[in-house]
Amino acid sequence: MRHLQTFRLIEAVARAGSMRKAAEDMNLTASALNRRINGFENEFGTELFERLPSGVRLNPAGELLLHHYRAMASDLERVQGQVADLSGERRGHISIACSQALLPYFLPRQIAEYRRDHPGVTFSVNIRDRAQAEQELASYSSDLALVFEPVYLVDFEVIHTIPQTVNVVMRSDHPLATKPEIRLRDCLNIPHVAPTHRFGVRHLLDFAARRNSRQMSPVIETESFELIRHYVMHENVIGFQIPIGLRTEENGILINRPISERDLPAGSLILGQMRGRTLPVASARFAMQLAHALGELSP
Amino acid sequence: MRHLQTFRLIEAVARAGSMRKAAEDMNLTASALNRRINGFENEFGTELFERLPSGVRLNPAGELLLHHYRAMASDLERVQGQVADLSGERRGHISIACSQALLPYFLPRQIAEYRRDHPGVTFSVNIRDRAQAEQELASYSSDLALVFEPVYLVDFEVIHTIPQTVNVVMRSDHPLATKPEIRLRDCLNIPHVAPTHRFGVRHLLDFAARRNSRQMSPVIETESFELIRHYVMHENVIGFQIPIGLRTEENGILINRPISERDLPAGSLILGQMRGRTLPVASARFAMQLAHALGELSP
DNA sequence: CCAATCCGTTGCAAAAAATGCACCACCATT
DNA sequence: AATGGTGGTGCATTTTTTGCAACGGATTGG
Repeated sequence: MRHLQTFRLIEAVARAGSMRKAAEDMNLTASALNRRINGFENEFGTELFERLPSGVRLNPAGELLLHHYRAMASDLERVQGQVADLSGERRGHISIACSQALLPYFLPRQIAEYRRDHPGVTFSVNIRDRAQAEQELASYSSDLALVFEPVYLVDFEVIHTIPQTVNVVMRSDHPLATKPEIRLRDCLNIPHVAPTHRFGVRHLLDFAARRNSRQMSPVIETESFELIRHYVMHENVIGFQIPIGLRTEENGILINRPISERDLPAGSLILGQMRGRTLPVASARFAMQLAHALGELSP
Repeated sequence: MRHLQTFRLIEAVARAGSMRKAAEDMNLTASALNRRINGFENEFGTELFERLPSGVRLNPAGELLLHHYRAMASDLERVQGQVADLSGERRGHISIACSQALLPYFLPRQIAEYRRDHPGVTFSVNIRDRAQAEQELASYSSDLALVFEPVYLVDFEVIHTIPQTVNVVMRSDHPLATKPEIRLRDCLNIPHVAPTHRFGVRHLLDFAARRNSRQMSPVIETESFELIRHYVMHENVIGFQIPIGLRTEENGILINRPISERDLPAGSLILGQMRGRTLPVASARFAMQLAHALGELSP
């Protein structure tokens, strides 16, 4: 949409922090860009940027305007989706911010199922931790967020939520494998691999340990749950993950057992969107499918 | 805002029903306008208008896009208002759709009070009946609606509501003037002047009369409550109006008495806005003042 | 039934707007 | 003092938009 070009330029300048850099990014001369910005500021009635010796930075008016632009661009996309729907073709793009646990099994299956019915729809799947996910929604970079134990819930509108008990993952020949349920103290007393503090699973573990005057002491601390899953197969240690990130059938050498809810309350896996936003048709439909699938998971 | 020009043209074409007429309205050649429309349709990916031999008409896609434009333009105004607020000056424009009863006393006083504190704010006051008011909000032509007994409530978000008993207005020497409260049958048995069916007052009266197997038989039926108020001073008949459209002090020859609630339930005077819309600062503030004033009126 | 009229659309030249280039003034760091 | 960065400006050039005139088709009025 060409009439939004000026806004795109403003956004680029805000991102780059400098007109010259932004000009390069947008394949323009600095002079042309500068005049467009000045022209728009003049038309709009206010400056949008603070001019610093080191470059420019959005002022509050600019922040306001940029937010307007993002909301508007998102709404225009929604309209385009609706129009595409009118003409029969089911097109669109769905952008999701999600926790790692959703990547191996849940999301691939859900996306495949959706695309079976709507092959014209494309997806962006972005890994975001629980703090980033909300910002992602607020800046309209993602339509949906599916995260475990999100931090702030200001602009976050919950569509669906299910409880998820933290599970221990280990090799089937691990001593703890015989128990149907595992106590927290057992985990803390033996070598364990854990995610870093950014993650909801770790947050719950830390909280529960502290309540028992203990603390986690992982032999490996990592941002990758994939690494955890694979590492416990090499060394006979335990790892942690929520059920949705694990295969339900126990056919391999990797097994999982829930941590007793007496020690560790279940966390929440939450599907949400930007508060008050009307989602594009495709995203709204996919959100409903996800909500339904989550509902099946914990009846 | 120059980047919205194309949308303004689209709107003009939709309104005029013909490119040539729209071109004249917008001070353009038909050819230039035509090419802009075609260009945009091409860029947007779909036609927006049906081409008929007699001119053009919006197709569903066009309707959708036009609605997007209106919402967006309204949001941009809101942003401009906020920006103006940032720089200290309190500017803005407030547009209200209201019932006639608000015109003589209530609204003038409220607007004057508001403008005393915010002289930079201007107003549009449009008389709309209860059916039109909601459309007015939906097309972003008005920020607020203050109407008696509105019809449809789909896109209507209620901000505040107060009950209003229908009153009889008459000269102080009218036979009924001695009673503190008036029964409906008394009204129907004597000559009366009434508003047309479009108005909430009449709707309530008709409904109540029908319930008693009676019907209204006005000697004058009019769309103007002002005429009603003035006519009853010339001929000794009764008229109808809600309290907010009447002076509370009974110093003149015109007096008013409520109709018994046994015969006629009180109607609702409702202050509302477009559902889900974020109002410009000035409008939101004025809405709060109105809500407060209405609250004082019926404690 | 034909002429007049109105419709959207198109070719082409003129007008207007946006852009690129070279350059300025300014500031911070070297 | 020199260098490298910033935003801003005058001017020629390119790109885009516009106005004029004309065309083909459909409706309307006599």
